[in-house]
Amino acid sequence: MVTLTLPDGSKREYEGPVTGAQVAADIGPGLAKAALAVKINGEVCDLTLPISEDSAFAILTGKDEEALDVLRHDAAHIMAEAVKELYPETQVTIGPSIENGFYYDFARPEAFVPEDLEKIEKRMHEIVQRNEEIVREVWTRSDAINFFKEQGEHYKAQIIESIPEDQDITLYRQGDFIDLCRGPHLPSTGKLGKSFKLMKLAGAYWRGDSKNEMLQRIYGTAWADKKQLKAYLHMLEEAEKRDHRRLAREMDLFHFQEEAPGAVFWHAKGWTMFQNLINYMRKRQDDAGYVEISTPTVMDRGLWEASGHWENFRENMFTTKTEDDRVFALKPMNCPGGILVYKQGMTSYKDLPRRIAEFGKVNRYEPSGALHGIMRVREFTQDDAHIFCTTDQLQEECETIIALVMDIYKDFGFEDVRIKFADRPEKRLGTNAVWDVLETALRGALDKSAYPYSYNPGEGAFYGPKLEFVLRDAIGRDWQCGTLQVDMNLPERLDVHYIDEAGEKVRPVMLHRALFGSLERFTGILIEHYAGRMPLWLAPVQAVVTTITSDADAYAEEVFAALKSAGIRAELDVRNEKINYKIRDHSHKKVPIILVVGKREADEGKVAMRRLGGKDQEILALKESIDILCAEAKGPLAGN
RNA sequence: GCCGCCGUAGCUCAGGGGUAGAGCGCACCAUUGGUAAUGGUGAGGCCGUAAGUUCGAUUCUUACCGGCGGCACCA
Repeated sequence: MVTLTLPDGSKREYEGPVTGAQVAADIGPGLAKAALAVKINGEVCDLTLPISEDSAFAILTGKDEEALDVLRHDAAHIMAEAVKELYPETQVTIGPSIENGFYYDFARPEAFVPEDLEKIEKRMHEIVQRNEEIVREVWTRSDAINFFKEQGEHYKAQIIESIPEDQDITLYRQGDFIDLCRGPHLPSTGKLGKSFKLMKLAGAYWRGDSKNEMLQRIYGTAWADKKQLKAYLHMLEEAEKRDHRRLAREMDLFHFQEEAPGAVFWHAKGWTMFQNLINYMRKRQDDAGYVEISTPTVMDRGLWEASGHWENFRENMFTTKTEDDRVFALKPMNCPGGILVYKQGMTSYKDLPRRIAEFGKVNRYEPSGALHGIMRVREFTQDDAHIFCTTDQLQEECETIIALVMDIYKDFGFEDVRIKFADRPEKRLGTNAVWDVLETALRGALDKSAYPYSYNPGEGAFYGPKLEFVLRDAIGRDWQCGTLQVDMNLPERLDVHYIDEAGEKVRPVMLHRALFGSLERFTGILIEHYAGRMPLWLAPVQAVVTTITSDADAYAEEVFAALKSAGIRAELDVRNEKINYKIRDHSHKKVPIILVVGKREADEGKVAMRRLGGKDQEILALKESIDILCAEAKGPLAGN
């Protein structure tokens, strides 16, 4: 007797072993059709797997994310089958399900071209039509290796060789196609249905290692029904509309050009946003007990050798040689400069912690393929700071910074922030004993902060472990923004000290932290986050004054002047165009407030205030409208 | 850096071995219109750069530069 307990607590009893498919059919034909997989004692399994013990049991359909996972994995297999049928010389490697879809990596001498995707997709539909049964088989290790080697599938053979000895080797057979796979899978190819689409071609390294050969990856998306697929494709279109590169053009924020790959040409409007962010951070840092400095961009090679950058960061550094053969480097980080400022004069233990901030522009030679709009550039500005403190103060300083960064992100509407803890990398300075101290302190502060975090082994900076604060952008990409690093190595290398109570020289600990991280990247994330519709305090142009007819020009000038003198970033538009045209124009440019004035407003000393995207307008006395704008324009610093 | 794709007017894009076209934008003229496109006229291009093939290259080939999508790398 097998007793299955369903999610609603009801029980079903069977004489002997039973499959999920049978149970679904018993419950109803609709469910039998919709069933994609089952969950037995919390584990997702094949519908065809015989269940012979009492279990917690659930049927998964297209509504369950876990079933979609199975479906997408099947889509990957079906794509591989299609590719093998069309291009038999191709070797298949790995093909997992991913968020929203799947991919499969292929090894093939010729490159796939975009037209191939259409053919493959067509063949996939045929395979779905054939409704091939998908059968799970357990093979011996040697049989499986020999089989794949005979088939010329050397990557598969290699994967099997790396599977731990104690694990079963399972293969899934569908039609003539057999693939190594852990499963689970759908019972037949027909279950995939029609709601999938191949999306793009890309290169990917075998086993994710750039030392290995490059494979050809095909990405696809797959869903339980047409509606889901359509919604996803629509979401992609919407995401594209808020791409910061596109909005930057429409809003006249910045541009790039060949003469300076990976470096931003800020236009006046973009620069206003950038400066607004700096002003905001300057205020927050001032409140938090920081001072602000500025250090040179170009500094002698000797400094970088002393700091360890020459040894550990050389490939990312721009260097320059002057007429007298002296070698300089453009700073890729602000820390050595900050340390040199700290070292001027004597620091007493009474002065610690010393919190020294710098909006430092750094240059890093990033790999060309990494560049991405304003999010990933070769020249960027960090809201950097270096905090020198005693070991006793270390953990508390870390806690304060974690609290500060989270509070700052909240001001921009980012509530969902992921924290990653990264420890010692292979290429590093200092002894293991020092790293032990640093990692313990940083982790301690993190634990105390009670924010959940994930572990990023071996990803620390070369001088110390770090926390990374990660925000997710509109298109679902994750961006590392803030970072907090603790460091005893650079103070050692550059001989930093303070004088303790006994009058002895003591080595301080150093914290490196950036909260926005890169001002450039943070600006980009905000543009996408707000889809260009910046909150008033950040908007480059806060209000446009415009006229219905030229009768109101003189009054519009008055309104404009009043706004300017109240500190509002305003523009005046008295072009001889229809009001519809002007509204549309400024709406496209994402101006938050349009103040329309006609003869009526001019006569009565009023304005018609219209908000971006709004349907109607409010008629207000000029003074009142200015009060509203001024109050709103203060932004999150309003309380100060 | 690696794989694939792309580079034509300010923007979005069409075209194609005989030195180019649209829409939007811009300028000018007319129009003074109450909340997301008024009409007309006109100016704008060394067809990314360099070599090669050719009588002739923006078009074909190659290399380089830059961009896009991934991978790898990272704030």
